[in-house]
Amino acid sequence: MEATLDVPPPLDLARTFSRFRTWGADPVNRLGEGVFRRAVRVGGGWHGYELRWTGEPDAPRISVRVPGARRPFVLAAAVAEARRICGADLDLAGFYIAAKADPVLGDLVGRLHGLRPTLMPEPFEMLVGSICAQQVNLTFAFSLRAALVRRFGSSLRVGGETVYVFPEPAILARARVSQLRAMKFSGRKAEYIIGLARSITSGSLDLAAFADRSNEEIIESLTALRGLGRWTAEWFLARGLGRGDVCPAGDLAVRKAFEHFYNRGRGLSERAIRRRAKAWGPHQNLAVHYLLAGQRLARATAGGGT
DNA sequence: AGCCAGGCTCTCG
DNA sequence: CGAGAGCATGGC
Repeated sequence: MEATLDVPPPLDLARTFSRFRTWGADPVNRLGEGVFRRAVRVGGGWHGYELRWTGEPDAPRISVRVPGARRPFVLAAAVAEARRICGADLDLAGFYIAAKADPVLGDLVGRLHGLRPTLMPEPFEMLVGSICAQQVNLTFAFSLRAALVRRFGSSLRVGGETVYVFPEPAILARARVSQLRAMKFSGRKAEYIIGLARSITSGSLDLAAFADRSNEEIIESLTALRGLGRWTAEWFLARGLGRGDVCPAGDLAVRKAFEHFYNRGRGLSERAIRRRAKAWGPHQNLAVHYLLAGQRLARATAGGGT
């Protein structure tokens, strides 16, 4: 079955999806030329789907195909997930208007026209990915995550490619620290991941219930768990739930981006960053994504190499 | 060779 | 409380 994905322009999918290859391959989110493949949860099972795009950012044509599906609700689930991955429901137009008041953002929205954050539809996957990324460089974080997925996740075939399903909490709840240590996880990361999986399988943590809770309530619930701090919780709000009024100001790359664009490369406190971000109100999440992408843009042109 | 990576916990003062 | 050590590995 197949459907077209209706997203308010602009949407530059090549740029939006580039994060799935910038730091290495991602066996769960498989990016090809003009095509993205992933598996969506429907009831108790998983269905692989393909998202294809053509056209310019101001008039993108996007299709979602679920090979072998025969029931409409399976296609509907894939379409709904694809919309999240594209960041379709974020208020890009509102952000672009607000950005005009800020010279830095005003410039970046021109150079990154159509960029949207990719919202991660599976909360457990998002949190484990964040634990992988704590403290280490992102290339290494991606390799850790990929190894975890290949070892504990199941796989299916979509359009001639293998797509992995991120390991379920029930699987990782039974994993051993020693197994993860052998895969180059630190003992801490291994404990955090297994502990998180167990708090989900035991029922003490209900990630699905977060949808209608406030940012502060969610931060409080997540940081009560061992291994999840404010950084992880704020990225979860931003990239997992798509909350607009969030700025992960403690993030090293975010801090460097703020220092680069707003303080001539000189140091800025986390407080100062939060203060500035707060003025962007509901557009903080998008602003942060544009600053990070802008920083990568600057590095790519200046560095020449990496 | 040594320092840094898109943190977090634990321990001290 | 706030500061500081320890974690563990890969890349430059």
